[in-house]
Amino acid sequence: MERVFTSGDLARATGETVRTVRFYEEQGLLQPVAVSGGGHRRYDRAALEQLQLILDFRELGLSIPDIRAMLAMRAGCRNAVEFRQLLRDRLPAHVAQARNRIERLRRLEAEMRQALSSVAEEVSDPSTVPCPCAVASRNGAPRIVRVLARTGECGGVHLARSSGPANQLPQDAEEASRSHA
Amino acid sequence: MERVFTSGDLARATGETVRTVRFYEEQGLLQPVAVSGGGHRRYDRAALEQLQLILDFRELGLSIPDIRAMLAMRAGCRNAVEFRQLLRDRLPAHVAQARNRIERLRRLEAEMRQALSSVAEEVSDPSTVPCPCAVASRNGAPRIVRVLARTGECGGVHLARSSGPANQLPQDAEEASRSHA
DNA sequence: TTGCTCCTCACGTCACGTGAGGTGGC
DNA sequence: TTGCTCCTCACGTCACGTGAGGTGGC
Repeated sequence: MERVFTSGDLARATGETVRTVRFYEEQGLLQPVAVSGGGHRRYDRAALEQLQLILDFRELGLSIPDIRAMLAMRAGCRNAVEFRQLLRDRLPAHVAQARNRIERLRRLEAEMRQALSSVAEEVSDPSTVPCPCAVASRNGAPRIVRVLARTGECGGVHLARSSGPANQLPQDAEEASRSHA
Repeated sequence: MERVFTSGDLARATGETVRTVRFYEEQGLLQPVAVSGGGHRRYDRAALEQLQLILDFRELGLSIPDIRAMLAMRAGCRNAVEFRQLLRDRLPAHVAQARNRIERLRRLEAEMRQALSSVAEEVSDPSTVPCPCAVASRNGAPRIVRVLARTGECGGVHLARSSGPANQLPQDAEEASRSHA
């Protein structure tokens, strides 16, 4: 009735590797409900749930010792009042941590989407195909476009002239200006 | 006029270590605008912007080679049309990656907040202070509460009885029931 | 019985951390 | 001139990855 899982089942269910499941067991974060004679582990649904929580905590940025401390919370208190108090002591910091990560990722996502729409409305005239630097020097270009368009061998040399060889360092200033005459 | 930064300035501005800044330079992700005789590096505002982008990409989950490939995009194309095409080829996958992380973190944040409010309305009567297991077995308890309340030495033994020693393994079933009589 | 999965070492790797010991620069 | 910051090795660490070689279980 109660479904059991192998370590491979846990790995497939979470998109991780068997090695990761084993590693978490080595680290004391996860225990099989049973181990057969040959060392084959069996897990129950509670273990799968626990593994998913561990992986969410990892995504949040918690270290293995941090997660171990979370999972050991229950062992540190003798009744539900103490347990509740520990939750109220520790969870708010992690909530804040999640908020910070979300905000940062939201900003980056917005920036990438803005970059896509900003380059979409660009260079509609095929007769003018300037150096990528020109894309960066447009005012209002998102940071990601500014940084990516100016990186590489160009090094800012062409920011005013919008030109330049892309795959090799210019030998000197003369060659740099000749290459886009 | 144009402000310059030391590696320590970059570290402080981003909340990272000087070692991390140096590591990114070793990996070819960041170049100082000048290096003094004694090896002291100087960076400009563009380098700071680039470092911030690198760190955002790291938070997104990109590896060093991934980021290197992004920063080398410009070197792979000779004009703005090619550059735009590369952006349109590569950015959407990272946008999706950001969305996935955000969604997962949002779920975890909601779960943690729900856990806090769920334990707040619990055990209002101080005469009934059951085993933490009781908190987990309440129906509607969020996953994080279920997992955390059942982990540890309890091992599900007390799920029906709601009792048990928290800091040591019960020697046998008799001791386990005695310890909470 | 045949594969496919799982096992145990054990070394490798990625992204930095952490001193040790010395020098540079406002 | 005095500190504080920055420098270069170079080894350490954390969270797994990656074979090698062998066994278990529906």
